[in-house]
Amino acid sequence: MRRWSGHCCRCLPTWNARASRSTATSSRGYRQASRRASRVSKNLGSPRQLGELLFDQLKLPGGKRTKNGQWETRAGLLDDLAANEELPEDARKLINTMLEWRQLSKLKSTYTDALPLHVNAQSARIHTSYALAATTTGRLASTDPNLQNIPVRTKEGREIRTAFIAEKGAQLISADYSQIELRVLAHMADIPQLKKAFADGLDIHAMTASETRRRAKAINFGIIYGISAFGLANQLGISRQEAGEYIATYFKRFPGIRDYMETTKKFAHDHGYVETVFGRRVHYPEINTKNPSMRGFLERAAINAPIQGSAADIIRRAMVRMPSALESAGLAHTTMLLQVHDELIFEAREAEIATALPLVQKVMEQAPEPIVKFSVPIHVDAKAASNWEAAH
DNA sequence: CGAACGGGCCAC
DNA sequence: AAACGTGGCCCGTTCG
Repeated sequence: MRRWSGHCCRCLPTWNARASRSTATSSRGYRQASRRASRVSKNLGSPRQLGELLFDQLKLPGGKRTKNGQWETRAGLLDDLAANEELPEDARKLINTMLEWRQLSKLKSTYTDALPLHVNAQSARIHTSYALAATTTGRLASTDPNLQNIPVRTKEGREIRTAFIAEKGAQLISADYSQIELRVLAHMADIPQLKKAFADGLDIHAMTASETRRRAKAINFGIIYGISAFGLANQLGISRQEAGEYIATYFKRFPGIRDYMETTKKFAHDHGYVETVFGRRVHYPEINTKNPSMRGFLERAAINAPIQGSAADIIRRAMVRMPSALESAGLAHTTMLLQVHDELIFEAREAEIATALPLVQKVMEQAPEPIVKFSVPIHVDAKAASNWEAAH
């Protein structure tokens, strides 16, 4: 039984039809037009055909194959290709056009076209379903539609967020845990330098910075995910050796993290499970497999699970307490709408916003108590605005 | 025709 | 051998 049967989440704000109306050409139309205009007859929307054009016909350098023998055409790879000044201008231009087309067609097909089809006729809102026991770590999963992956990274993507609006006379509140997984790590692994940094309100990403903020962030996340020099090198486009030096520097700066990861790994091998900070178990019965790649994969998952799982426990505790907390505070017109892993979204009548903001912040920040007293501060940022993009 | 799968990519 | 964790959805392709 994967799905929590019966109910969807509470209502989502109304979909803003104005913002969601698309004026773009249909993808089919675009492809037909580009096929006519091209000397080679290809559907470049198909990764296979794009790969064949770039690497079989045009013989561009740097081609890699996927495990099934297809040419890889990931954005990261195409980025590198287009950056190569040795390549013919028209090839680079084609690649950049394809990257742009990929980005826009992704947004159109997955969000702009699809989301309006989910608007409920009665409520005039989009309702998602949350699966409560679908992930190994204890996170929720959102489906039909997934409202936990609404774009935010790019300017064009954020346009989609602006379409999630509050009722007239109300606003949306977005309240999100600040760097919750790094704080969980600092607490669970008991890293003095990391705990002090959070206690002092320092910017961890800036602190990690051996070079740029982008690299610092990648390392911080990499640590949580069970990093390897290879993976970090891949992501940052640096040499394996350089990546290895970053990791070594990180481990030196925060002594105890490497030990913690090794201890967690050993615990997983000895017991076949790991635990969140609240004692909830995440089982890895196959972790002692002799298959090296599977073993490595399970080890990284087992290192990540207590961190990701503890953060999932914390926000669940906040969610369980939230309705009664709102009611006790007399906030009858403030409603919890959505959960996005480290963020809760509410709709609140304007008259209630000033009270709701500090209340939801408090419930979220105190969620570990009284079971666990965190040795680092848990911090929540909360903000109200008329649409999701502005509130975030 | 639908199911299953791979590739790709959106989020945290 | 793979190489950074957790998910879900879309498209193209293949298969029955």
